[in-house]
Amino acid sequence: MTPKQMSKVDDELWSAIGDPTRRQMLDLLLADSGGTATSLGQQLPVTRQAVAKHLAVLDRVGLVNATAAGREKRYHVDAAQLAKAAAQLASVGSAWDARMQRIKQLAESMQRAQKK
Amino acid sequence: MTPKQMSKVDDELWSAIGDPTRRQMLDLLLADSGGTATSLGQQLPVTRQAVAKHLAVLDRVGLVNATAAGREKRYHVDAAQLAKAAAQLASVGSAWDARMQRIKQLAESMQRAQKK
DNA sequence: CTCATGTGCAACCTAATGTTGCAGGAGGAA
DNA sequence: TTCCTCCTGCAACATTAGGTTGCACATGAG
Repeated sequence: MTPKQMSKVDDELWSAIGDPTRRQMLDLLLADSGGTATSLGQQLPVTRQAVAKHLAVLDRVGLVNATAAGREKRYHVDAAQLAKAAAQLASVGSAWDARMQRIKQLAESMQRAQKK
Repeated sequence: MTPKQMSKVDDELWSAIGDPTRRQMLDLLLADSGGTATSLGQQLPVTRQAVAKHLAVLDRVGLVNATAAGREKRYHVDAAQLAKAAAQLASVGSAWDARMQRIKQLAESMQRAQKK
């Protein structure tokens, strides 16, 4: 079992959710879907243009979908892709936990051997 | 309940584990503790100096500890801090899951109301 | 039609990541 | 000790991501 190798898309997915501003944007879009670059920019400490760039990144990795509505462009979270991202977070976290658990057990067994 | 606000240290912890090279380094150090900047650099697609910079970042947020051993400097993972980082990953992931779950349920209840 | 508002594009700034190059310090061999 | 090797640390530089300002364009409201 070697789940060490992540594909390129997965790596891009991770870097997409690695940015704190983008995570905040996802939170906002989850709370109130259909936000635009302008509406999100008003709720964030960055300009509309910065938000637009982040939306482009999130769109490229499929975490959000754009819907043209007249002169404005509404964005919605793609639940499936976000679930995939959440799974990656959980995967990495539990991999670390498992590794630490093994190390802890190894240390204990060495201690037992020492005692004997 | 508004666990939205993360402290500054927590945010730095996130950005520390946000970098793919640093996550790889943590994996390597978990697999074989006591690695040096040079030994890690040989196992990674970056130079020793780049690794040293990453180690400085990880050291600053407390994810690793340095141990001077003669002319070389061995690094070890701080299990407590890594566990904290893993908990943050899990927290964000489950928050998303919960949010999506609520949206899904809302959609279903609206559908039921429509049908009636 | 006119005007306000949302969007898109380009230039620029700063910080992070990575590189090359070089100086210094600790261990081992003659 | 002296010399040589290897690991570390620091500085200068290139590249890219995140952010800002400024401007041109399009579309809906009046």
